[in-house]
Amino acid sequence: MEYMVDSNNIIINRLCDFDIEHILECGQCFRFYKKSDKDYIIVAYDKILRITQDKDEIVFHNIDEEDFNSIWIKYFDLERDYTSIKKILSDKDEHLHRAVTEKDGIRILQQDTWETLISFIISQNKSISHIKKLIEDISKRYGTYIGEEDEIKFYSFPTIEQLSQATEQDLRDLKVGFRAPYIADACRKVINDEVNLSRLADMNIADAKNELMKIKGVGPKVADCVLLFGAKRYEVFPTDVWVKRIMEHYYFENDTKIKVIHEFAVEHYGTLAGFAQQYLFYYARDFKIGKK
DNA sequence: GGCCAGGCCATCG
DNA sequence: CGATGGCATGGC
Repeated sequence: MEYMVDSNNIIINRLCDFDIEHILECGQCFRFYKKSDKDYIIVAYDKILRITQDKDEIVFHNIDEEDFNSIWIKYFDLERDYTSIKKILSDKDEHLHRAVTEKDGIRILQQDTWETLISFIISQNKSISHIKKLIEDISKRYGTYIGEEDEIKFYSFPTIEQLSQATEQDLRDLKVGFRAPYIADACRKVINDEVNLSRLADMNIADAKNELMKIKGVGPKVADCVLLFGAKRYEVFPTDVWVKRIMEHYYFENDTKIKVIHEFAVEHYGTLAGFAQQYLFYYARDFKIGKK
């Protein structure tokens, strides 16, 4: 990865297949704040990062080379060749071609598994803006203060040990509603090693999914999201209402079962199903494809 | 005020 | 099994 160091900033020129707006707004992550167009603050891995983009020049503000190399190259998946992925997907069919062309700057972030697990447990039956607020409140209450930016105090996402301090009632007080016992069960099973998050990346994909679904409140869709966004398992295809809508619109009739759609996608997109899903999801949501 | 939000669980036939 | 409510809360 070629980059320049300029005072406290790290600058990458001519990076293709990278659009910071697409990456952050496509629904895969929740801890980011838009300052203005292509100017964001991100909280991840106990760090605060301000990132700006002007066409193909990307600036990582106030970070050292060590963090850049050890955290942010992986986080932004900078070593993956998205041009090839996009070409393969575009050649599959015209629908995917359109989604990939429209949302050409998406990258799948490599996020922390634990944070992804709790985030997507929270995500069920919630709008993205509210998911963001709940995760923020949980971090403020149980995470660690990590610094200030624009006079806003930022807190890391709580560790397993930190979040395990919360009782079910504590969680209800944070307005997570019926998800409180789900989060509590995730804490319990992960801290007792009944569910092992560190092995998800290497397990057989069906086993990995079942491992996550041992947790109450984790079904097929949440498990797929954790595997894709938090465990680098790109062969999954999280099938939610938006993906169902766009798939019905392009490939099926209305009222097709999620199971049928899911099986088709895993077969049709293969090892790139996760990437395909994210282009389709963001495209569908942004243009309200298939929404009645 | 009703409806829906990146679903899942419990309960029923 | 497959289908159907119910679920906490907030925004529109």
